[in-house]
Amino acid sequence: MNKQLQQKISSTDQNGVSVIQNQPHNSAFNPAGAAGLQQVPQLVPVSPGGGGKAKPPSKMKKNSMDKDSDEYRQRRERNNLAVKKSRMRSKQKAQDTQQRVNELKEENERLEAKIKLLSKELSVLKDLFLEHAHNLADNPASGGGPGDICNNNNNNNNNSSNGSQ
Amino acid sequence: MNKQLQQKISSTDQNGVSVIQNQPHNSAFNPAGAAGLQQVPQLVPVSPGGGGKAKPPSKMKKNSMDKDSDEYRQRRERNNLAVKKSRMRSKQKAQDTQQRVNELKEENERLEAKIKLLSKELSVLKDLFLEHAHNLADNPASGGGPGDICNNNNNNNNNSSNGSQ
DNA sequence: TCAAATTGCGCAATTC
DNA sequence: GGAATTGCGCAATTTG
Repeated sequence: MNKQLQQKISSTDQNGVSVIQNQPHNSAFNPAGAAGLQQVPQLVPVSPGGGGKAKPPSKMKKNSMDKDSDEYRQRRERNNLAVKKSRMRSKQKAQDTQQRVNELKEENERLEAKIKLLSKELSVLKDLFLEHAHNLADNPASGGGPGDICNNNNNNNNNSSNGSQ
Repeated sequence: MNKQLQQKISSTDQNGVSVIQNQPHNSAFNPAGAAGLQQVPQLVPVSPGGGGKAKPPSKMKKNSMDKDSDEYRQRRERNNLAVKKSRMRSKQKAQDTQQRVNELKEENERLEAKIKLLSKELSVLKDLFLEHAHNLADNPASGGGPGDICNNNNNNNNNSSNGSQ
């Protein structure tokens, strides 16, 4: 009780000469490297008359489901192509995402470095102010003490805000 | 476009009757809701005698290649499992990567905000500094001799160097 | 309703 | 020899 075992002959050598001899009037499709194997479902997922329910099966798709059909073959080809395309895209996207991660990581480092710098700068300035304030408090009349605000300032010479990117 | 993957029931339940009638002595394998289709290679990919070289074909692997073989079936099952696993991992990884992107983006925003804050703070301090310098210049009495030093540094309003690499 | 796009799955070749 | 990857085709669904 075999369904319908059709013998398919396909030779695939390394040269890529994959000849699929399946149905009599196969379209001239031959997508590049075509794999050398055939896959056949072999079983019908749902039996139309199986359940107790009566289904209005006015037209089963089995019509084009005929493996020997030309239409079937064409649909398969198209789908195979679509699948390929979709998968390519998927992979591309994954790669892009990975790259995005790398870029973001780099940028993060840059930003952190900048923060560090700014923090330091700020710290220095604050210290200067504090010192100056103390000087004023201790000795309001005199200026130019060792810790004067104007003294060390050249220590932190740097660049200020800069719109990155 | 929704990208979230939804893990649903495997199709072909409730239709239910996926009968796999393939090999006589199928092992008791039944990997979770077995798919309802069979795929049969049906053809030998490479003909041993394809190349010019003579190959000692003492034992072709076809031995275990016998579809009816128990070993073959077991190998297939194992591989199917491995494939499933591998693909699951792959997807998981992709998801993780995507999430990483999101996290990094968030962190980036945070960092930028911080930079903005620091910059502003710095700006304020510098302004104060400038003001002080002007005070000293306009009113030397309050300050000591070396008030000029202050002037030295407050040039930085206009930065000349950029730190970006 | 149909066609493209996605998705799950199995097979086989290859890699490790 | 066996697990892990990878490319590919099939079929069921989803999407437009």
